[in-house]
Amino acid sequence: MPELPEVEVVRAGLESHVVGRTIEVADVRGDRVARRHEGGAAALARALTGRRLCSAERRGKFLWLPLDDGHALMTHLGMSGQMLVLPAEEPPVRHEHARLDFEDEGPTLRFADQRTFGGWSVDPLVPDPHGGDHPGGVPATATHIAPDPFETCFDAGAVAARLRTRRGPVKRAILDQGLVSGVGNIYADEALWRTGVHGERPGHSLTGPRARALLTHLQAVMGEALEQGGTSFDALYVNVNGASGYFDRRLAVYGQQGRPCPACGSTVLRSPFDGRSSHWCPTCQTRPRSAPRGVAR
DNA sequence: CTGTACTCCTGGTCGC
DNA sequence: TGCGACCAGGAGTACA
Repeated sequence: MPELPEVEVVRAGLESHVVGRTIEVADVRGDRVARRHEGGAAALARALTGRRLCSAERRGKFLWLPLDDGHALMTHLGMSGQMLVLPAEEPPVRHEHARLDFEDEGPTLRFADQRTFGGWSVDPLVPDPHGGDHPGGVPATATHIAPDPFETCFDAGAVAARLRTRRGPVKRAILDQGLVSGVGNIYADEALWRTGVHGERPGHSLTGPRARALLTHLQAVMGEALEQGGTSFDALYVNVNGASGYFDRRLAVYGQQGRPCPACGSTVLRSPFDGRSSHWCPTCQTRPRSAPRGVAR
């Protein structure tokens, strides 16, 4: 499941393999992949045909390729989306929903997505409301997305302060892409563990330094993951399997239920959270005094 | 404004 | 061996 580090690997791959090239043919198969695009698949293909890809930009898990007409090809990988650079003669891969062929006859770009939570659209670029690192603007559909911890405009003090006004669980707050973007279930659990904070603690129960530490750990764990993911490329193949990859063996708690906590040796637990799972150490991360949910099994 | 429930989707796994 | 139930979960949407 691609989170910020995995999406950044994809962005860098697109930057080196498709930026600067002009689309000759856009093939969009099915309206599902284009469901965020006004007019559906046919309109999306028309909006891409003949356009040049000017750069590859990212905010959190949102990825976009500005075009030469004031719009951008906006993408989200969802749970299982892959952007693959493949030779033109390569047959469609499984779950391939869209394909770009370029005027230079070089390698093609394919979008494959097993679970179809991801998608493509062409959106107008508008000024960045967060005053961030995107002088060319951001897609109109992403203006509600907060800067991620790697952006120069990321204001850790302000985000920590907002975190401390939330009455809900702190994990839900750091998964809120409108507060801080790029964080998914894996890195949320890892950062909470590193901070020694249980995800069900209310945001407002964190001290200022603790909230700041959580943001620092978020950036650190995603930065380390990015270093591990940087090698999953080769010239013609963009590997975008965020669930695997080299960082897996570094995970302290995510998916490690039943195994010893790397810090204290206690058994790592998994418990339901928001219809999903949280992974945590019962010694390093104490639950709030009055847990809003049932005890872990 | 904050918070919560629901929805979309496919493939792998598990229990019977 | 088959089959149904369940699980993985990002983010938009509706609604309180």
